[in-house]
Amino acid sequence: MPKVSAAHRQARRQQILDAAVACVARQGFHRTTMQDIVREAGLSPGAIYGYFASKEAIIDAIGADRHALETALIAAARTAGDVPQVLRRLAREFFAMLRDPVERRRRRVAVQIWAEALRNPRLLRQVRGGVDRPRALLADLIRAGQARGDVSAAVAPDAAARVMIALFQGFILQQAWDPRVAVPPYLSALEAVIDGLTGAAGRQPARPRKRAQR
Amino acid sequence: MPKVSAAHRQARRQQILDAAVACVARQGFHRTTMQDIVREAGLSPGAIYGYFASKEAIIDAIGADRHALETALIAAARTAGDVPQVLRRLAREFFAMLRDPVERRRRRVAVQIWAEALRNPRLLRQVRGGVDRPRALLADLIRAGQARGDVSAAVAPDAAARVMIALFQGFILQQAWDPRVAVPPYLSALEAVIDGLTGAAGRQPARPRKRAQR
Amino acid sequence: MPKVSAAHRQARRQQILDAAVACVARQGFHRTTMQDIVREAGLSPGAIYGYFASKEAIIDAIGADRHALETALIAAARTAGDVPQVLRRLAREFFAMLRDPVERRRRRVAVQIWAEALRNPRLLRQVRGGVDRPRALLADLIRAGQARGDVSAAVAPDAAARVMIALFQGFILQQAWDPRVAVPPYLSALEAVIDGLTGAAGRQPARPRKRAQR
Amino acid sequence: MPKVSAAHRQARRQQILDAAVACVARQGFHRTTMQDIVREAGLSPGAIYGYFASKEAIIDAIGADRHALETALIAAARTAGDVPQVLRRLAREFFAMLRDPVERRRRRVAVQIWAEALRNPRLLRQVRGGVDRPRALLADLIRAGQARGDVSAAVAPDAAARVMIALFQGFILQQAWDPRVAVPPYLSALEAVIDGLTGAAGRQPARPRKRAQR
DNA sequence: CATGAATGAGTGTTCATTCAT
DNA sequence: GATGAATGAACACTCATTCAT
Repeated sequence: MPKVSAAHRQARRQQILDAAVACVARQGFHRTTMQDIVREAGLSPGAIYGYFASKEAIIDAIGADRHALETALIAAARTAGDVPQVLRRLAREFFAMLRDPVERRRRRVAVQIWAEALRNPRLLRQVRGGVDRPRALLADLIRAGQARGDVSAAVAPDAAARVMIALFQGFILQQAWDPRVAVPPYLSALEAVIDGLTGAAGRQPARPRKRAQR
Repeated sequence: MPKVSAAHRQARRQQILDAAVACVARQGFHRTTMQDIVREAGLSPGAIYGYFASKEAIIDAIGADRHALETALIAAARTAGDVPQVLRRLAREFFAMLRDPVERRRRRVAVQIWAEALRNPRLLRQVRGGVDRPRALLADLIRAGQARGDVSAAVAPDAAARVMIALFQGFILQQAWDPRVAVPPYLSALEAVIDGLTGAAGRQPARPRKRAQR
Repeated sequence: MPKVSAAHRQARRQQILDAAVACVARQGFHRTTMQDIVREAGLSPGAIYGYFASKEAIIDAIGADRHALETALIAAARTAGDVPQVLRRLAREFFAMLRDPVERRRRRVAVQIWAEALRNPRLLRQVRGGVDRPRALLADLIRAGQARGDVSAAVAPDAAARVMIALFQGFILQQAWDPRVAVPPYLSALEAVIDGLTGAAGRQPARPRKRAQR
Repeated sequence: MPKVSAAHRQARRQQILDAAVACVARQGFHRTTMQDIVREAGLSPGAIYGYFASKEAIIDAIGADRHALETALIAAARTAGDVPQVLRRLAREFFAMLRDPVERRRRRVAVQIWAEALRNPRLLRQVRGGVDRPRALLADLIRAGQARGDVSAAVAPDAAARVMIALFQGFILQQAWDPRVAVPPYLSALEAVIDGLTGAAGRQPARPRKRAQR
């Protein structure tokens, strides 16, 4: 097999990462052996090592890919409208993603990354970036809202941003542990939180939807 | 034939668990070897296996201990007063714990447990219990508040409880990744959330404290 | 198996080294796998690694042991008598060793070390020491002989010492390649060389012994 | 169907061998990977395997080339003159070669071959040939000298020949381990040896040259 | 009961070799 | 012929666990 196109290489790389993500979602990082990934990818050990220098490198790449995905999502977020509206839209968009089973699998991997980041400096950097970037963006949004009078001046923008992010993180954990946890009621409650944080409680009450919930 | 007293056995057991927790906080579950625990505990491999059947059993025990601790905390929570007050008090008590460095170390272990629970059914059961029990308690509290008129009827009790729990979980993650993340601003924002969730926004505005924040 | 005596540890270490030497004599360093050593020693991989940190460490230890042995031999060499006599006695003693089959096996390992030393700095240091120390000793001997008039002043002591050492090294190679190469005729020729080097040719002619030779 | 000329094939073959020799001189046989040779030769793995069936075959070819070179050298040696003169000329010619850095690199490879020959029957045959052929030639020379009265009858021709060869081998080792070892003093001492061996000590003393020596 | 040397299955990784293009 | 991505059998090494002392 002679020299192969960059597209093919990229596809192979993704094939390996997909296999690794599948294994990690199933078994966690450390219970996933290279043999598992080899099997899942339908390749040979040597082939894997042609694309990644080590198992560690695969873990890093999974982290980096996830980080890139999140960065892209945030960058794509439209920020038009008043602040509570924007936050609600962001929330809905994020939670809409969770319906995708592939994305659910990825979330399980994210939880593994969260734990692994405590020991892996490269992952830690990425994970911090995954918090700090959205936090800065949300804080800026809130500050702008305060300047326009959309948001109560009593709100500390950075802390409020952390709260928003924590609400996503916590939900991901809870749903990873129990897939029956439903999005809609949580989303409704989250909208009430947004109102509370922005001081919009009086003007735009959360509309609780009736749905199965655990 | 136990030649040593039950108290001695219990002390030894705790000594092993403490050593294991120290190692796991430092290195995670899978990078922690039995040798590490042996060294940290100042015992021998054989001694460890006299108290725990396997490394897995130690992990389970760490999870169970953590679970017991949380259950005790929740059981101890006084639920007198109106609902927003109770929630605020709960929040303050939980976050007060985070100042203790020992508790911070334990949180790092908790994050490891969260990831491990995705693969370990026994841990999963415990972790779910760690969510479901407080959730039920909080939901009951909210329902009672709604019955008394303390809390807006628009709030879905279970979802609101999940939100509260998520706010703790998210903070623990963020602080585990970056110890500079400060409690007070987050706590203030959290109180605003409580107001939003309970519909108390108009009555008792969050008082943001000025502090260093990251 | 609880704590074991230092003597037992030393014996185990030697058992492993002996096994390794047997394998290396048979297959060379790189064709010898840890499994081979494990099998030969009748131990388990883990046991080996309790005594040596790596395969490299075993190689180094073999080199160090050989070096220690040679150093001991040289230190034991009595230097009484006139220089040609001393050199002849040294030669006879060294070549007498070669009759021992265990020593022959060790020589094969020495040849492996000679090659490996070109790539392994620690072995190189040892191998150089194995040349430099005897060279210095022999050169001193020759210089003393020159002072006493035993040895021709025309001889360069260091170069003559190198020549003597080369004569051993070359014989070891030739006999390693062909075990039929006999010691006695070589030893006789070597004594003629000693006479040539020391300028003693006229006084004490080599007495060639009649023996099978190849 | 050879699409390329025999000359081209021969050149390619040599290119591969040169690359292999460079790698082996640097890293030894076993630390040299086919990838190393591929890189050094600027070819592809497939190309190499078009010329050599295996890595083993390359090693054999290196040994064979070295052997052919030595055979050619010996065949070219003029044997005119009396025996001590011929031996001195041979010695000078051999040692003159060692000044060439390319040849020094080849010597390092030779040491690798010496070790490898203990395990590789094909190399062993070549290496033995590399001893036996010169030994026979030198022994014949000495015998002829004895017939003519140039050489003392007390000398055993074969053993003396082995001694001569050992003197080359030992020097090659010593210089491979320490490139600072100088040729001229060694050559002078070697000439004294020749005199001793041939019984010419009285007639033609070695003229030690003053040179740096280690 | 405690010890810790020993076990051995399993890990991540390498590298000589092949073969589709 | 030449290419180089792919193969997969080994390899060095680890570590949870055991058990003779």
